[in-house]
Amino acid sequence: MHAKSMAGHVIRRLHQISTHVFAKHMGERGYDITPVQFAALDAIIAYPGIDQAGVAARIAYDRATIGGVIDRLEQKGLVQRVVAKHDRRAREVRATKDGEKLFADILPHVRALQEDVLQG
Amino acid sequence: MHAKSMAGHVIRRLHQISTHVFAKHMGERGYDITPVQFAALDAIIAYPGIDQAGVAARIAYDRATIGGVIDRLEQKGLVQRVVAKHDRRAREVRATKDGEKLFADILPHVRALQEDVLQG
DNA sequence: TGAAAATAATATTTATACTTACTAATTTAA
DNA sequence: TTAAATTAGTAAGTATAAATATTATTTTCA
Repeated sequence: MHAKSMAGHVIRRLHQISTHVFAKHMGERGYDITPVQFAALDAIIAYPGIDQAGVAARIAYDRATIGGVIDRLEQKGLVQRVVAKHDRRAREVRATKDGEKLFADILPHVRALQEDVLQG
Repeated sequence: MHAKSMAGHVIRRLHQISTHVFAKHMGERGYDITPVQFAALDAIIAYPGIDQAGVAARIAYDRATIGGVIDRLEQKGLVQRVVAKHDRRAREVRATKDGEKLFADILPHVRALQEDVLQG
């Protein structure tokens, strides 16, 4: 049995195809957002004021990775970070108007994409 | 519908769990190899003298990523690279004795792992 | 044959992804 | 109540993963 036929390999290929289809779809429509950034934005919009650890737990990432993802969302002006009053270690994250607009714009595309991904 | 329930997210989680199970299993047994390095080593052993582009095509990666993977396999002394006589652009890659031994040692573990991964 | 196209590998840049270590702040418990 | 444990975020290091550009070489074709 070669690696090709192994579960891990098949799963990796699926993941590869899935992210590629997402990137292609978004790129063609002029949206600059990755699957992980979309997932994080989704969690932030669903729970305004959630902290980074909360986002990480919600979409199953470690804190370090989410820190970078939110850095990039902030650089694009899609979210804002504010030190939490009740706990100065934490940063409350909220979507900006631009972030909410982008999310609303791409949500239908992402939904339509489900079929494409499952096709692959 | 939230990102959580989307195909891409589920696939990403699967991939995450699969690589985690692999890393944990290998780490516990004292083997220093990642899933991708294993897949590359498998292709190299199956096709001794294959070039990097061949490895990339065989396990569905781009050449740039495979270059790094083979760098690390070479650093660990598991494979060797030689400039191909028939085409000086290409590097023929072969497993060393250590590479063959490691592959033979871990193959049964990887096979056993299939069940664990599918469990997750 | 000799210029153009194609190919193999590398380098650079961007984005995940995880581990370990660190700092700052908060909670817990003796 | 204060020392110990925990928690939030960041930093550094390693490993994918892909896009783009560059270099060296080979192939093709006019």
